[in-house]
Amino acid sequence: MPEGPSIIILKELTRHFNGKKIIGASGVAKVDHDLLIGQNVRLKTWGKHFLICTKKLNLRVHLLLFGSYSVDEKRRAKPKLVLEFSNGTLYFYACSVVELSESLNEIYDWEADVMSDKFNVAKARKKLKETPDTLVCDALLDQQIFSGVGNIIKSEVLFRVYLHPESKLGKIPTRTLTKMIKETTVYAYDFLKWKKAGVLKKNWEAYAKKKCPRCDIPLIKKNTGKTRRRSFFCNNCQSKFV
DNA sequence: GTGAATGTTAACAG
DNA sequence: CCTGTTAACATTCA
Repeated sequence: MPEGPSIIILKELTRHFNGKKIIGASGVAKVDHDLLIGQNVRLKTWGKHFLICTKKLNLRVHLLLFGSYSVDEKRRAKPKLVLEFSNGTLYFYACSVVELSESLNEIYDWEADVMSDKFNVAKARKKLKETPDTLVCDALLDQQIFSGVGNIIKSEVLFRVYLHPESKLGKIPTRTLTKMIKETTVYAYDFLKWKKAGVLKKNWEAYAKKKCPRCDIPLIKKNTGKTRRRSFFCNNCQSKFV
């Protein structure tokens, strides 16, 4: 469920709680419910992070791999966090909920969020240039560089720009790197559009696919890089820079 | 029933 | 101290 675009959908679905007062807070996550009650919230996102901001306390909800949420619909499972407002209730399940002690600007580089219009291409390129030995498959999953990118976006972007996941950053031509960075935000918004329309899977070209749609030969499925996360790629049309 | 998956972090070993 | 490995968490689907 949760790559950056899915968190944008969450933010949009909870838009009507923005500025509203928390009238009830509960759940099994270790957070100070008393500090939350009575506070007005502002809901923000940074990549895969969903941020519940109040004057007294900021919460970070991360859905990890299996997390889920619901609005106004109580489920059987024990919620990690429940926030009640006068106009509805927000539930989070099986996720990580953390109280942030630092101010948001100390923790988050807003220009790294691929779902933000503040995303800074030149800054991302500069970060990539700093670690020439890093493989591009690992770099795309680095949340400090591409906040919000997950394993699906990784494989799809690399396929779109004809780049092998095991390419070394330092060996990739700068214009290819720039194209990749730009394509990351383009694909992230395609992901968002397709996810909303319920046609995300249908539009995958590489992720979880058996055959290269361009070359019509079998795609490679391999756990790549330090992250050992699976990548789907075509050995024929995706260039490997080593 | 089994295993793997859109993720991250803490604990531990060397 | 730094790096790499493993485990843990928890849900759904093929």
